[in-house]
Amino acid sequence: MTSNTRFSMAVHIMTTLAYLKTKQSSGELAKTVRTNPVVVRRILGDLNQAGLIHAERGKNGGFSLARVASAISLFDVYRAVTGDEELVQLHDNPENRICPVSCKVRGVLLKHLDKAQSVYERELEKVTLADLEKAM
Amino acid sequence: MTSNTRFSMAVHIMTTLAYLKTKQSSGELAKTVRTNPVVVRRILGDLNQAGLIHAERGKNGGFSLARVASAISLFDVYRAVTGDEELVQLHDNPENRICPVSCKVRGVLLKHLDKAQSVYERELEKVTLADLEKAM
DNA sequence: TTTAATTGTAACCATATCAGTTACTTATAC
DNA sequence: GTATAAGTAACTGATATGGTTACAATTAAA
Repeated sequence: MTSNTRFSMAVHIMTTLAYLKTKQSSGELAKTVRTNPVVVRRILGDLNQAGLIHAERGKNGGFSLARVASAISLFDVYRAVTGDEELVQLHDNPENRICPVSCKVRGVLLKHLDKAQSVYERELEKVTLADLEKAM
Repeated sequence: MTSNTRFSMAVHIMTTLAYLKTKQSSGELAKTVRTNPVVVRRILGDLNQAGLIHAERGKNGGFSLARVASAISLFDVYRAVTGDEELVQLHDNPENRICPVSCKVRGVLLKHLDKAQSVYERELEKVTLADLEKAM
């Protein structure tokens, strides 16, 4: 993949906030993730929009968790940074009208993929930032 | 998306083979998927290497299922076209040695993602090409 | 034995996405 | 007022992808 590593960065960032417990700037967080502060702020922007963190602007600004670590799951973080995107995408070539498989396979496959995606998400829901923080 | 649609194309192709039951050329398959024969042959190459189909070269050549449809699962197809790649990738920035979170979060997160990936795969394993074919 | 059809590949292209970077605006504490 | 930090837009380079063209290798059939 041109793989999407924003989720794992987001988890890293959130775990750091849970572990240190004090307000952190994007520059400080960028050092632990070893990337650019702007990259961190972009991810924090998604997390903020999802209500998972609290962002303070201006001098002495920074970021902190909006809820206790035990009330934020990996699924919360996942949804915040990936939006509605599915783990596995369907191809979107137009149907071939004279082929019944072409016409129906998308819908049927989608149903099964949705089920699999759902069990994946339920699994992420079981893990909280408190679990990760305890393992540090 | 630059997203990987090879899996859904592969499922489409395999379901067509299950449905029509007769040998199909890459050109014929390409019409139902509405793409280029070379794209289809690339995917069929993976499926062939995984032993899921039988490829015949030369005049009157083509592709057919290597096993009965009820013995090929969505997981078989998934593994054939995606190799070992995980659904969600970890970022690979180097650790920050003085930060305990940076040093440990990857391993802990990986453990949970592997578990989630596993339940996803078990879900795909429950569905066979026979199930899809029956729904056409 | 020739011809036509078909797989198997290599090479290339256009497009899309992503992480990273620079630079600037806005907001806030001191 | 000044310094600090978030927010954001714009650009870049790297990488992956689907699609395309071209051609070699293989095989059935004429």
